[in-house]
Amino acid sequence: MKNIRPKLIRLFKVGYCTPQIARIAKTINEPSATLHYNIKKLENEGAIKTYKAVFDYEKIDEGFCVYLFIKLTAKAGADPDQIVGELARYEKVDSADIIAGEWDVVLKVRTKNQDEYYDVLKSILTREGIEKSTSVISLKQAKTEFVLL
Amino acid sequence: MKNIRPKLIRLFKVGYCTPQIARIAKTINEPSATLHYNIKKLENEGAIKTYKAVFDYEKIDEGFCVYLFIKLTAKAGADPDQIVGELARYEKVDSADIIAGEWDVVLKVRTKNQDEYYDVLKSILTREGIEKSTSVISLKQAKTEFVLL
DNA sequence: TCAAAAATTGAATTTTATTCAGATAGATAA
DNA sequence: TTATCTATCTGAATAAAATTCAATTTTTGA
Repeated sequence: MKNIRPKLIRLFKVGYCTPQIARIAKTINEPSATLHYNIKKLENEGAIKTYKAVFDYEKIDEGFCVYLFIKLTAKAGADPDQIVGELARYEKVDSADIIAGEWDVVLKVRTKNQDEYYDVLKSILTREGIEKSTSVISLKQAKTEFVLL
Repeated sequence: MKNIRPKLIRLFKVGYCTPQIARIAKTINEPSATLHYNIKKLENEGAIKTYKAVFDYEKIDEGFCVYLFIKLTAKAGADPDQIVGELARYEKVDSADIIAGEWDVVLKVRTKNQDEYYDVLKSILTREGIEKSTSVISLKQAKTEFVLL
């Protein structure tokens, strides 16, 4: 057994998919060549970043989802963009935003369970530049990435 | 001019894409038939919900992104699942979660600008079952849907 | 240890994306 | 208005890719 599954999941999380022109052609009743032209245009403009899969995260061992709010230390020379850029690179971080208001950053973190979340949280909170945080657990997801669940 | 662009965007937000087996085959050096078998298995298990596009939201007129926190009215007979299910169906709602803590629901909303967001907010807040809300604006996005920006 | 089920694979087939050149529509400027 | 340029559209040919299938190997469970 080659256990290709985890490799597929890793690739599909960020890309390795492509438009189904023939299916779109049937759906909106336009010629494939016309759709091809318009799709390439969207890609070349940079309007489309990638094509990827959306998962039932329970089924790929990422059923535990938390919104992690972070307050950065106000310190001369510290660059919030850089810190968030680094946090965004964590494998288990689904999304990373700099936000207005009481907190500076919100991360959406997906892990298998609470234990695994605690590991991620520890590794984030022990970094330089982080003052405090609060974790808001998602109890139920009705929609993600524009896809109804 | 047929203006196919908005139709493409609408379709690509939820699906109409498919795996690039040939590219994956080259990347991880496995036979296409083997990958095909493993991918179909993931799909049949329901582990993969759909294949879709990720956008540069600025470029498709959805550059304004807000996390909208909602507190539901505590009322006998009111079903949070149903309310959230309905909110999730809004076109401009990217994600919808029921959460633990001070607030009951968080929506990620993407609109063209603040004016358009205000329209969405009004239409949500005038619904039954909503007690109060707070809007947290995303100032900068470093990652969405596991895709670095 | 052995039978059944699951997973792998090369080759054939079917389907799909891509290319391209001609046509059409839209925009621009005189 | 009309001429000219550019962008968009499209059918048909080509190239590339997904899918199927039957044979093989591996894994599972009794």
